[in-house]
Parts: sequence; C-alpha cells; structure tokens
Amino acid sequence: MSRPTVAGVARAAGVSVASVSRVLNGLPATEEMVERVQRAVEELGYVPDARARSLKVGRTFQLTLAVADVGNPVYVTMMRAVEEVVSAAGYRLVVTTTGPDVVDEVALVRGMARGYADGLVISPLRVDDDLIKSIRECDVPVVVAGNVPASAGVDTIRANSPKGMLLAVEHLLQKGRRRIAFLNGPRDTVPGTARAKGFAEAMKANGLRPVAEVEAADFTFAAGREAGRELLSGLTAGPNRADGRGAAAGGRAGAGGRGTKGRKQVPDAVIAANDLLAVGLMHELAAVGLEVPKDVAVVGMDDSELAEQSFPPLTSVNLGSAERGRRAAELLLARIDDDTRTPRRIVVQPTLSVRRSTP
Amino acid sequence: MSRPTVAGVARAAGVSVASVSRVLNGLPATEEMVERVQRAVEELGYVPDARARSLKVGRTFQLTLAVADVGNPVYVTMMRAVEEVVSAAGYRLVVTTTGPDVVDEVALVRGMARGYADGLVISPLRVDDDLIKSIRECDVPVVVAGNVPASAGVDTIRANSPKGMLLAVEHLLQKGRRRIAFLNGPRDTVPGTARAKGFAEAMKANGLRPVAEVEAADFTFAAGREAGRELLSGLTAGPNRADGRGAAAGGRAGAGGRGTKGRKQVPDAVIAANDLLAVGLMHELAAVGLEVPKDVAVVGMDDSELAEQSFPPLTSVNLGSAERGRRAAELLLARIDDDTRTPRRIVVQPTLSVRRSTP
DNA sequence: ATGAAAGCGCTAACAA
DNA sequence: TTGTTAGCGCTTTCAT
Repeated sequence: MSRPTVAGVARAAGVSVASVSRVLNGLPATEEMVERVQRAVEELGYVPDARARSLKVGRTFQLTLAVADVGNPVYVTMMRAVEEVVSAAGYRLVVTTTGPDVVDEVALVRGMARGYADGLVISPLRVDDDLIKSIRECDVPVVVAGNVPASAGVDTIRANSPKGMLLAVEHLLQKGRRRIAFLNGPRDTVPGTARAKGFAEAMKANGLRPVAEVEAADFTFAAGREAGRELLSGLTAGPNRADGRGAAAGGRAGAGGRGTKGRKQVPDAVIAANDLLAVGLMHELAAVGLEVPKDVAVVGMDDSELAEQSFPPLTSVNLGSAERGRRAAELLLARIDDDTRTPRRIVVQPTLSVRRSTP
Repeated sequence: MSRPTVAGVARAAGVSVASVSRVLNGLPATEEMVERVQRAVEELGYVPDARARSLKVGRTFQLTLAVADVGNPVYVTMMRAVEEVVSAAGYRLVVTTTGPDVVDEVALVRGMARGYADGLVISPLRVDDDLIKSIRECDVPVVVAGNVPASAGVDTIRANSPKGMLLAVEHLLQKGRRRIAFLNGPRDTVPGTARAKGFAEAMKANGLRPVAEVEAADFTFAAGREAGRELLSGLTAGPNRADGRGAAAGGRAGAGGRGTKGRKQVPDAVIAANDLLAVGLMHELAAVGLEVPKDVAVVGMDDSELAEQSFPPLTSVNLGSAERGRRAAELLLARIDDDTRTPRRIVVQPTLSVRRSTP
C-alpha cells in the first residue's frame, strides 16, 4: 500500500484531519488527542509531504546555495558557513552548481520561481544586465555573494579585492620582493575584473610596475598551470630561442615586456587571483627549477583549505569567504523575514594568512 | 501583484486552465491556441510552480546526492559525474551534506519521504542496521555509493578496496620498498574497514608485515597531519625520549612495535586511506626532514583532484569515483523507471595513477 | 480540440 | 478543543 497521508492518520486515530495537522504542528490539543495521533503516526510511519505543505503555507523551509564550481575550495568554506547559519534557523540547505556561463546563472535564478526554495544565495562568476534583472524580478529573496553594481539594488556581500591586493603587495615588498608578476583568472568575470583593478592600484600605490601579467582561462588548477607555463616561458626564454614560444607568450603577457630595464625580468614574486591558480603556478615553477619562496614568492587569494594543504603552504589573502557566507545567509534570512527592508551592501575586509610560500 | 498562475494565464489568454496546461506540456492543440497561451505566458512572465505540479503528478524531477563532507575532493569527482548523467536525463541535481554521523544519514533518508526529490544517491561514511532499514523502507529509490552487505537488498555501486590496496602494495614492492606503513581513516567507517582489510590482505599476499599502522580521527587533512605526526613520532623517537610521546604514540600505533627485527623500523613507504590523509602525512614528513619519494614513498587513494594538485604530485589508487558516480546515477534512473527490478550490486575496478610521490 | 471539475496532501478559517 | 470545509496551483479525466 501507498504512503499514508493526514487522512490515513486521522482514520487510524479516529479523529479529524485538522486535529492531526494541529498535533503535528504543535498547536493546542488535549493530551489524549496528542497521544492518539502520535500513536497512529508511529504505527503508519507517517511522514508529512513537504510539497503539499509548502503549497499550502507558501514556504518550503529550504534555501538554495548556487556556486559556479564545486571543485573550487573557496566554495567549500562558504558552503560550510552558509550551512551552519541556515540550519540553525531551521532551514534545509541545498547546493546546486551553475557552471561558468551567465546564461546558466540566469536560468537558475529564473527557475527559483518554480518554488524550489524560499531563498537563494548566489555567488556569480559572471554578471550581466540579464542576471541583475532576473535577480530583481525573482519571486524569492536573493542575496549575491559577489560584486554587483550598487545600482542593481540587491542585497550584496562582497570582498574587498583591492584591499586584499594591497595586503599582498605590501607583504611582498616588506619581504624585499619588487619584481612582482600577476596571474589573473579570466578578466571577464567578476573576481577577475576586481583582482585586475586591485592589483594595478596596489602596484601603483607602491610605485611599482608589474613584471608580467597573464590571464588564465578559468579559475582552475589546470588553467593555472597553463597560464603559469606561459608566464615562465616568456621569462626564461633566451633572446634567440628556436621555437618562438617565448615571444608568442610574451605577446599575450600584458606588461611582460615593459620591465624597468626595458627588457624582461624574472619575477621574484607572483600574486595569483586565487589559490587554485597559485598552486598550478607552483607546479610550473618547480618544473623549471625555481624554488618557492627562495627564488619566487607566491601569494594566493581566498585562503581556502587548499592553501594550507599545498606544499609549501601558501600565503594567501583571506577574502573572508567564511564570513561572507555567514553574513550572506543572515542577510537572506532577514530578507525572508521582511521583504521591505532596503537592500544592503556589506563589504568584508580581508586579512593576510602568511605561510611558507613567502619568505 | 502576486505571481501569475495557470488561472491568470487562462484569463489573460481567454481560454480555460486545462488548455493552458496542455499547451505548456506540449499536448495537441490548435496553432491559434498555442499562440494565445504563449503570448499570455510571455506577457505575465508566468513560471509554473514545481511544487503544485509535483504534488499532482507525483514526481519532482529533482534528484538528491548526499555526501558526508563537501571538503573531501573525492566527492567533487563523484558530484560531477552524477550531475552529468542526471541533467542529461532531464533531472535537476541538488547536493546535501550529511555530516559524519550515521544518525544524520538516517534522518536524511527518512526525510526523503517528504517528497523533496524522486531519488537519492547516498555515499554513507558509516552504516548500521538503522540506515539500511531506512533505505529499504524509503519511499523513493535510493542507490548507495559505498559498501553495504548484499543482504541489505539495495542497489549498490562500490569500489574494490582490496584490489586497490594490492595495486598500491605491489607498486611499492616493484619500486623496491618493503617497509610499508599504513595510515588509515577511522575504522568504524565503511571505507576505513574496507581499507584496513584490504591492506592486511595485500601485505600478507606479498609476504610482508606492516611497519606501522595508525588511524586518523577523520578522513580529513587535519586528521591526516595529526595521525602522520603520531606515526612519525613513534618512529623517530629515540629509546630514551624525555617527553614520552614516542611511547604513547607507539601504543596507539597498531603493529608499530612488531617490526621484523623486533624493534621499530622507519618506513620507506606509506599508504594512506585517502588523498587528504596522504597530503597531511606529506606535510609531516617534510616537517621532520624526510623527502618524498626519496626517503619515503607515499600512495594515496581516490585519485582526486588533490592528488595532482599536491606537491609532489601524489601517486594514488583510482577507485573509480567518476565511474561510480556515473553508474550510481544510471542505476537510480533505471530504478525510478522500474521499481521492480532486482537490486544490483556493481563493483568498479581500481587502477593506479602513478605520480611523483613514488619513485 | 476544448472546457468543467475533481483531486494531489496539506493547513487555516470557520463552525460547532 | 475539535470537526468540516475551502483552497494552495497544478494535471487529468470526462464531457462536450
């Protein structure tokens, strides 16, 4: 036979469906009533149907967290923080993956109207007007963990990348490194843009010019290796290299040719836009016989679990992923509670986690 | 104003709700009808409510994947594989975390009766009779990615840990390493038990006795470091160590005292029960000045993304996480399709991914 | 081909 | 305090 419903429980207990519902929801009832219902529930193994319930009450008590890539350890940190807050508030958290394309992000936000959950925390990799529009029009509250324009009018928790870059640059400077290169992720992403801007500002503020800049195709380990290879081949290639790769790479390598001496310099430090890229780079450094941190210091960003797992452990800018996750969740809960509050934009300040990849 | 419903669309289009539903579901209708409904849908920005729909049709077109720890990279691999299969079949995948306790796993399985999804893939860390019972009684199909007894009568995809251990041991042997130690995870877990058994068998089959065995508190990096420290302190401690840690550690360190010469041996190889533990161990090896692979070779298990990210890259037993994920998803879809088929138990065979952590 | 109406399982008025 | 009943938004007979 099929799953029992309130009606089945009511029949078994010899009471009305309303009474069953009341007991189940802890509303006032006589002791005997509670007793009878609970026994019937027990006997039948009754479990209420969340869909029917949410159809009626208009809430699912589920919240969704959408991230671009489950393989990026920064999301692990964030997920844990969000989970903690929402489960404490009695919500179930479900995680979905969007992939790197903005159209998939938009589809996900639009899809929230189907009633899967009562709210959404999304950390978008790429943002366009469509996405912002879909967020504003979304039937359920959305908070963005990432950078969207203030004009968008949505709740936002974001990191302070420029400040983080400043921490990284000044730390390196303090350690006597001045030939700093930058390994960014795709510049057409939200973090990619922010990091690029932050890096440029931080260097300028300290009177430095980048030794080289390369852009990885993704915020992944594999892309980090590839871009790292590009960065290094442009620098270690002799003037009369046969295969011409050095020149080719130099062509894509931003400021690579504009060293202070008018020719290429080997960097004594590299800042990577996230930890995965940094670790990828370190593999390439090892491959060409450069030692970290002796020959080249490396700084990552995100201060994810990977930073302490990597070898040598990676100095990394902590952009507050845990705190951003926590506060994003809190903001979402607050908005679910009161949808009229004006959108907030919270900025979480970075710190630097110094480990052995810098001297 | 509120979200539009079929009724609203019907009114706007000047047709009946039934016709709206039909057009939305691609059932036969005149061209004009389709046209009118679609325009109304467009205008109102109508999105059907998935809860109401699933309440009626009895299906959610959502599938759940439950893992113990999102921080474990082996689940990333599995998640990707599952996602690919289920999305190709038109299902949405949602991921939830159970945590390490069996009671939480049971609660999750029981909770599936609420109708969150049409099926569940669960990779349980710990299994007891309650869990098996809950799986058997679950209202929606469940497939287990892990090892449960055949008597449980549930669909299962599991790895072949013993075979994997054999690959690891024989690889080390072939590289001339014979003083092999074992760094396991908690033995009261499914993988912990399987690995321990497999390791013992593989060693015995090759006429070897373990140099040491330690058990980490969790399958995490931190626990790997701690257990690694224990392993090494038991071995590097002199006979008259002042703080007594060497002895204490030796006490917990399984066969640590039963070397072939009647006293402790320094291992020339360590097999770890997963990649996170292996990486944690490598940090401790470095801390005491032992080089990988020169002094000590290290083999991990899972062949996760971390194995190639680690430095040196980690030789790891590929237990087929991607294939297990893929086949688990396929099995789930098949069972949703036909709930009468007899439960299958599929075993995925391991391979060895040799990297630089072994000579 | 289209419309009217029943009903999925639940909760919340309202009535008793 | 308890029971009766309407209805959440949708699909699906059953008539037309």
